[in-house]
Amino acid sequence: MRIATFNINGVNTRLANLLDWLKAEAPDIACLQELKATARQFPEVAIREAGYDAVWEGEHRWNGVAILSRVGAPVVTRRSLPGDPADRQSRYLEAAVQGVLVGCLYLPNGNPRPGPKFDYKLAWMERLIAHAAGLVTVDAPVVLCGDYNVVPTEADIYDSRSWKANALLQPESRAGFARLLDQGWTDALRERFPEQPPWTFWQYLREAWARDAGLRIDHLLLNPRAAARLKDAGVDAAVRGRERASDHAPAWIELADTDPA
DNA sequence: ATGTCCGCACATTGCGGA
Repeated sequence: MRIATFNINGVNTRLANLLDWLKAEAPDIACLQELKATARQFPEVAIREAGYDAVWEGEHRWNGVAILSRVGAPVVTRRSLPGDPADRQSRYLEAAVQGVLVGCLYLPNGNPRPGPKFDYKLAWMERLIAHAAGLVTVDAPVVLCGDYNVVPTEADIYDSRSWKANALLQPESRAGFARLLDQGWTDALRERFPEQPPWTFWQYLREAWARDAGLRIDHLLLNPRAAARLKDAGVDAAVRGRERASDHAPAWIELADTDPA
């Protein structure tokens, strides 16, 4: 089973890119972030015609997350992250598909820093850590994937000099991600490429794609039951080079159908 | 500080968010 995560940066703006990728790579499950569409604007019909059932959580202009599946309709288990009923931003969606629990998340960017946006990012991370503590021990495969907006280590960015003040690299952001891993989650791309993990994001500015000036901020975290099934992981980087591409590329894992004996 | 991209609104440019 292949599970992918893709910050689409506008599901309607990039619909042709999305459909091309779904057709070419045919992930069994695809988590999308930054839909930038209300629930009504979500392109349900085009996605169904591409062979996918979908569940989604929309929002006007910003954020928005979806889970697509071509191996059975996702059964929603959560539509928001617990811990703050006043938080109306659509950044978390969780569903069961084919015996796998999938959490699709869009962690706040947090810029500019310092300020309320960075505070919100850290508060959101705390809520994620609290919720993930309950998921890591689930006696079934759990995959927490999405745009974490965190560059975990210096190996996860082309050159950090011009990013020093950015919320994606701050010690607090990295500490939060490390605390998640300490719960027992496996960072799949890091596991697959321990020396040099691939980038998942190239900003639009300064010809970052052409220079391969990338960052790794999209992550697939696996609980022990999912990690035991990990066969492969990668990034569909070529997607970033297409016309009118998202600034992110899809990242994916391949899980064995059953636990190893 | 800058750069790029996009959709929306006090709309035919400016702005926020990334």
